[in-house]
Amino acid sequence: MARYQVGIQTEARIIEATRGLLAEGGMEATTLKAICDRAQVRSGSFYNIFDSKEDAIIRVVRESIEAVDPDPDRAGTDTVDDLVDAYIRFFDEEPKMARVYVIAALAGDSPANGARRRFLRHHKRRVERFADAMQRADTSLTPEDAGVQAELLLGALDGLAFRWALDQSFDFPKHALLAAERIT
Amino acid sequence: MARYQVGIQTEARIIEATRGLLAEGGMEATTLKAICDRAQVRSGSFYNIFDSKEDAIIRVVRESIEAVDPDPDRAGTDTVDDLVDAYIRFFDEEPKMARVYVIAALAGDSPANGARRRFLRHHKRRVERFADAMQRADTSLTPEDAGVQAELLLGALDGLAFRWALDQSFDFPKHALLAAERIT
DNA sequence: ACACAATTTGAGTATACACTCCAAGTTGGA
DNA sequence: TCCAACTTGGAGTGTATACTCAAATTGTGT
Repeated sequence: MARYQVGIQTEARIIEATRGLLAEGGMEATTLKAICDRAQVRSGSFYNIFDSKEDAIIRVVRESIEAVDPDPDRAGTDTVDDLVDAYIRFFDEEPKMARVYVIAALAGDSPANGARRRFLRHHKRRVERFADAMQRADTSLTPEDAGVQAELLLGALDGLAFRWALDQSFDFPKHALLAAERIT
Repeated sequence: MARYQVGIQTEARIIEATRGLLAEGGMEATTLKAICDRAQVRSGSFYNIFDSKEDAIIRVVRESIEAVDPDPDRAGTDTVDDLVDAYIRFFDEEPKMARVYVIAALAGDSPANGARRRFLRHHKRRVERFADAMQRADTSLTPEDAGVQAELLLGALDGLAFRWALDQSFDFPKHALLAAERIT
């Protein structure tokens, strides 16, 4: 039999609660009790839908990582500016998800370790994407140089994003744009 | 009465065990049991010396943050190159401490939250230091521009350091030097 | 060698956590 | 309307954690 509407809504409430807790307090704050309290659900319901707490966290983290992707279809036509804009827009439009994205990569817990590997894999794909765009813009660039330059730019963007996660009064878009200007 | 030698040695063993665990496995791996096992000490001895686990962690983190400082005496004569070199050298010479430095800033646990505030405070001081050095090198630079530029460079360095903490095969010194070349 | 403070021991406490179980309630297709 | 599948409540389980304490042992100045 198909799933009931009420169950689907419960699942959505749990996901939303998990995202909020992760964004606001990181892994530390994201206990089962906190998730259930915020989602107005008892632990039995949680485990009726998810196999483990880690499951719910991974779902949220995966969503946040996918949300940063400017070109999920791999058209391969995006410019460096497009990619940088997408990165900046993500922090502007989805600050909660963006915080999860940063925190997930940083946390030391075992669920987040999975998230960490995921982050690294995603990072490497993104470096390739940036490098490709850089080569398209400047055909005299060697693949090696493009790779290094892409690591530089993404490193700077990640560092500034991390700075923002630490202190949200930091003007991330402004600094990110300046970094992109210098590293291209 | 003064402290006994044996007590001082025990304290040193505990600190060293804590640093190793933090560097290798982050907050997650740094349990009281793990610390005591590695330091060959029973929990009673631990609490004879430290008021709490957090105390020991804070000590280690503080040390690691101070270790990155190129000019503890605030002579104010260091160049941007000096500051960048000190940052890079720290990762080269004290990778274990460097990992603690990065992890401490990132972890979400409550002891590390203290470490996080500490990291941010330290970061702001360092931005000022970089900005001063930049103005000394280029007197036409306005204080605002120097501040922004310092945030850019430190953001890039932190981002690349974070990248290294995630994957230690990453060539941090090379990328850090390139970032410093472009952002000055 | 003595006194006594510093240190160590290790079993014990309290607490928080993720997770289980199943009886009772609800949903929605036939 | 019926009823099987789905969902829920909430007490309960097992485990890991940080931390305590009183008694035993060890180190050090005299």
